[in-house]
Amino acid sequence: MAESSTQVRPGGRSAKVRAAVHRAVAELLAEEEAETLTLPAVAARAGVHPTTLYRRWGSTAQLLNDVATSRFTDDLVVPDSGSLEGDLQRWLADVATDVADPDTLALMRATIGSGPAGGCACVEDRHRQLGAIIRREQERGGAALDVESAADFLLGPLYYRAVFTAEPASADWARTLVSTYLATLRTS
Amino acid sequence: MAESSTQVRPGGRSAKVRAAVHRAVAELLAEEEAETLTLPAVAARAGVHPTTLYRRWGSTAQLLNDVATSRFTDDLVVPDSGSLEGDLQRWLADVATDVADPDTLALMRATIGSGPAGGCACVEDRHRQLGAIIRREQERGGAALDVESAADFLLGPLYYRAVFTAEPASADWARTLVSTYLATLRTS
DNA sequence: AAATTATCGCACTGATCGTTGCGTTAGTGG
DNA sequence: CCACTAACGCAACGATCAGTGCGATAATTT
Repeated sequence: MAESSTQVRPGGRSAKVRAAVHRAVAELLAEEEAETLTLPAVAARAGVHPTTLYRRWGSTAQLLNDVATSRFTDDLVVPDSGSLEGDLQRWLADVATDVADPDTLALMRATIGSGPAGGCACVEDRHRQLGAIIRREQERGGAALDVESAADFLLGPLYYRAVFTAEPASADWARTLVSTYLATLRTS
Repeated sequence: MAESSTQVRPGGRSAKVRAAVHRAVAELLAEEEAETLTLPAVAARAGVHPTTLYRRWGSTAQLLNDVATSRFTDDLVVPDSGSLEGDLQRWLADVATDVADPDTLALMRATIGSGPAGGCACVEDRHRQLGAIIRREQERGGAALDVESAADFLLGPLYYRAVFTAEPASADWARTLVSTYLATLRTS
């Protein structure tokens, strides 16, 4: 058989270290400026030797990307309320309350600055969730919405407010966003 | 008279240094990763001693903020086409072509990561411009739009696409964005 | 249970960052 | 033209970062 050259070993200790490092990143990002997020600082907070971070992640950008992907994947259950509007409203309200958390927002902003230009770990899973909701509506016999267009009009205003402005994006506002978006689709 | 304690001196040399540093930041941000943007690196590219940067700006965050504010203020002329839809379409198309530039986008992303949470130098002037367009429509006798709401539905999808996704936001797409937004207002 | 080896801790080193004191250059006002 | 001083260049210094070799620990397989 063709054996893999490097055999991964995600056993107890590695998982513990990984969890401690992720928690340390979240804590430091919540209380300090993003500038001070260096690998030695994270290591000191996590109670881990700095060498481990240099070996496993290499740079703060890759570490932030890892933290963001594991933080923003499978964090929201896609609801099934029976109707498209209900599904979208519950889901977008959950997204709104999620990004309203200062810690989550700090992680998003840091990931934007460090991540690769184009495509951010913060929104990949959101698009998947939105696609699942739309696909279910299609299976119900409803209209076939475009995922990208829906993301533009639903996630666009929400993330814009969260990232660029200082105003909070409440769950109620997210629900009205869904209503006006669906109304626009009916009239056109 | 009450004299100012520190007398500013924006003469030829300071302006030259400032311009060279700003240009160096733009160049490094366009070709390197945002991680490598340190004050010594900027100083070397600008042909200026690092001490000058430490004294005048202090940190990369403040330098980026300074570059962003001078880059995104008074960069777009607010058009006057006679109608609200024409004004918005021309203005948002200009904004779209602006953020479609990779260098501009890199500066935006770096500023988001380094800037203070809430309120970004990238959008402050955009809101002023949008407010001017809306105010002019009011003086014509037209409807009184809410600036924040208009920013949500116009700048929101545009900036969301630019920052979070890899897809380009074309000027044509920006124009259709304005049309659908105004159509939504008429039906409601 | 023993062997294998991925992973981590430790000590050490070179490189770069951030800061300070001091002399020089060059705008600004008299 | 001359005095004044803001702004810059220079050199030196700690502090911290980034990386490497080696031994110890513990997860995994036989």
